[in-house]
Amino acid sequence: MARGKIQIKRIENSTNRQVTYSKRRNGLFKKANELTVLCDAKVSIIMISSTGKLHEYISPATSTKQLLDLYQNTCGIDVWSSHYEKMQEHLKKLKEVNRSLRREIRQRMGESLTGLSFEDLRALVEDMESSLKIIRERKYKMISNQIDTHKKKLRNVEEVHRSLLHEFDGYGEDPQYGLVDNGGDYESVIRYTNGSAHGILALRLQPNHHNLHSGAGSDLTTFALLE
Amino acid sequence: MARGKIQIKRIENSTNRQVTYSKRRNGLFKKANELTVLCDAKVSIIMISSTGKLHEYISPATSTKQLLDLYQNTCGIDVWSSHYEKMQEHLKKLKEVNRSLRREIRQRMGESLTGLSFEDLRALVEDMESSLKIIRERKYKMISNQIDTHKKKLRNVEEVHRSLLHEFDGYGEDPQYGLVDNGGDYESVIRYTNGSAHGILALRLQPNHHNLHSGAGSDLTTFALLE
DNA sequence: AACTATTTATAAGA
DNA sequence: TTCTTATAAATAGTT
Repeated sequence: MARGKIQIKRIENSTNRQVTYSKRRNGLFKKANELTVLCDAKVSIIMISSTGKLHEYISPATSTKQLLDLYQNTCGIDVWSSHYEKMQEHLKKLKEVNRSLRREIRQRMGESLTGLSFEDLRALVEDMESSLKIIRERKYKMISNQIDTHKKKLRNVEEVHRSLLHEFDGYGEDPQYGLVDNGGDYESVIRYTNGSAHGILALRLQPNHHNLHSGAGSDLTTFALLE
Repeated sequence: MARGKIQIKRIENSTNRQVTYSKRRNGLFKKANELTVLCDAKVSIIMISSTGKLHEYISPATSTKQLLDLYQNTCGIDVWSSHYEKMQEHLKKLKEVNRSLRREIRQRMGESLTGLSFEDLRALVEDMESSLKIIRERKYKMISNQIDTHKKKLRNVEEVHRSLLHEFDGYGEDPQYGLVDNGGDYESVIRYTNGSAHGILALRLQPNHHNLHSGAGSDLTTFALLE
């Protein structure tokens, strides 16, 4: 526009292009600012040069975000709402699913039963009965496994105890540690663990005060089985 | 910039302001386009006039969204991610809640029980037993209500039937419609409905073929009680 | 970055 | 709105 007209087409000389970019960018921003002031308008300019540099103009007392929100609302053109709306939809669906899951749980807890037909109730009861059966089975299996484990540990302790006594016997020492010392306790525990798992399961073995040298069973001093 | 210099300050005359806005907007967009072509840059201009009208320029082969994405990435300034990230977080939380709700239901259905302690199982069984009790009660209440209703309807039908027969009696007509005609059926039904609600509940009354003149009970011709 | 000849943009009027 | 045109502003090419 000065010292000769130019063609409006890409400037091939890179340096030249950069210089022109810089000059015209300033011109554009200046014009934008004049427009902003003269006409009381809001303007946002975002530009990226061929070298990837970013520059922006935003009219005073305005934020880019604010303007883009306006842009979206006014124009209806979606800028990011393809993502946004999908998310919103997803959110809505999840909430819905969530609500129905909660309702199902409440029903399984005996709440919110209004609205269920007799058939619904019947099916629910049937389902819950079979579920309960499975859970009970698992519970019983669990307790019986525990009991088995404890029985094995007990047997181990007994054995160690016996061999210990035997050792003492071999030495012919003062029998202040008698054979029947805690025998009764073990017996009663074994009877318990052989019985049904119903009723009060809280049984606590007395700590055995024998000072075991080392090794197997030494971790079993106090032992609680609580239901 | 012609026919006299102007001050860069808000144009108070509204018409004038509009005109200037329009002219300068075109100028700005033209400059932006030249910049785009000459310098191989990407430009987005969004502007809102004092009257709220929105105009935009976007360089060819570019979308506003694309440019704004770049803007966001390059500049680090977040344009919409305040919304976006909140949503994402919300989504994540909902998914988490969802997962745990599903797990709870699965456990209440006797699945996914690994990971539950004995105490958990015991509590679950106890909870389910009490829930089941409530639901059963509701079921029984529902069926007994239904039965009561049906009994009332039956009584009504019987009454109508009796009065009908009485009428016939009064006329001294041919007693081809005997008193004991369907009596047995009613009896059996009443016996059923008095009994427990267990077992096969599907009972179907035979349609009563008496042509009732009008009024009460006339809607009760066929009547099924299906479990 | 500064200069300046020239082109372009545009204010005011029609 | 659009056209006209005198003039202000922008800027291409040069230093």
